[in-house]
Amino acid sequence: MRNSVSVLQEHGIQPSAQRVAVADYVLQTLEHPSADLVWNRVKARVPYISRATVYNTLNLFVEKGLLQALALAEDSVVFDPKMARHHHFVDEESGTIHDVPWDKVQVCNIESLKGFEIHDYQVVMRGIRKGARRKA
Amino acid sequence: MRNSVSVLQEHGIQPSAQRVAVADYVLQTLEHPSADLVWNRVKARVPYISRATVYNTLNLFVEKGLLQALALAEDSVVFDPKMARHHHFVDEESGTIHDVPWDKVQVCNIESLKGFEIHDYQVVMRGIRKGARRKA
DNA sequence: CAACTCGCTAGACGGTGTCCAGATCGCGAC
DNA sequence: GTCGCGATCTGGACACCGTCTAGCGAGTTG
Repeated sequence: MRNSVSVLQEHGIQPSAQRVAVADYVLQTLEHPSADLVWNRVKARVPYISRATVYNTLNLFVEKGLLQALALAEDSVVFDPKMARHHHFVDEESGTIHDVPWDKVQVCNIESLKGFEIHDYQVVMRGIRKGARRKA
Repeated sequence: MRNSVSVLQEHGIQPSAQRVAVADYVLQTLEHPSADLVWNRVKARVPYISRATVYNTLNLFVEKGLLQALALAEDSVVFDPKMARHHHFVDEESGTIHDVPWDKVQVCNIESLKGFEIHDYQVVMRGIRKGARRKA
């Protein structure tokens, strides 16, 4: 993992202790955490951090292009540090979200859609992860 | 969608006055309303309906296959009476959601994904609607 | 009529996300 | 060092979304 401090500075963010603590966790996680989960994970290492700071920090990271905010689950927004284009699979049983590499699925004819200026798109899949239990 | 009463009955739902009032609006709308918007729309015609009833009714409709619940916007779940497969375009300025016909866009190789049992999928696009001189 | 079922109502409740006033921190100037 | 100031953090209040529950009323059955 790269030094969180320099990553923040490269994006024009003052690297305070709280921001670095949030970055250390959220920039390398794969678990697509909600804001409150981020709070809990960070509190384990920095117990004095407040909820409002975590929310503010996450919004700042999204604004500065360090994170994506995803509205896939019904209950809450989750965060994804993978900024390269990719798709998402949502496990309907557990709610777990998995990244699907961009080149595993192709989307065709999307350029020919009239009347829409498309800035971004992705395929959202829902179903059940196979082998999630029996295979380690 | 003229006779809401028969539609409800065909899906095994007792057609109470409140349920018919909700159905009359939500089964023919294109505006992808949130639950609270449904409440306001229906209240305009049936002022005595309660919020809990609208929420219960919407969930019942989803359960019985009359509606889809979509988690596309960041703030709340919205409902869509179009049950045929289709894609969605989200206007980043207004938050408006537009349906995109299934055959306008093709998704390839999705069947060959290993490790996932895919029950459903769609393409979610974000951008700006062209030629829409909005500001409702 | 009583007892039962079903749907509706109003309000309480828990969770998520934002906002605000005040405290604190970091840092340059003196 | 310490003064001052803007940036940051804190804890709590707040608003909103969605669910739950107790109670009420209408219809049905015996």
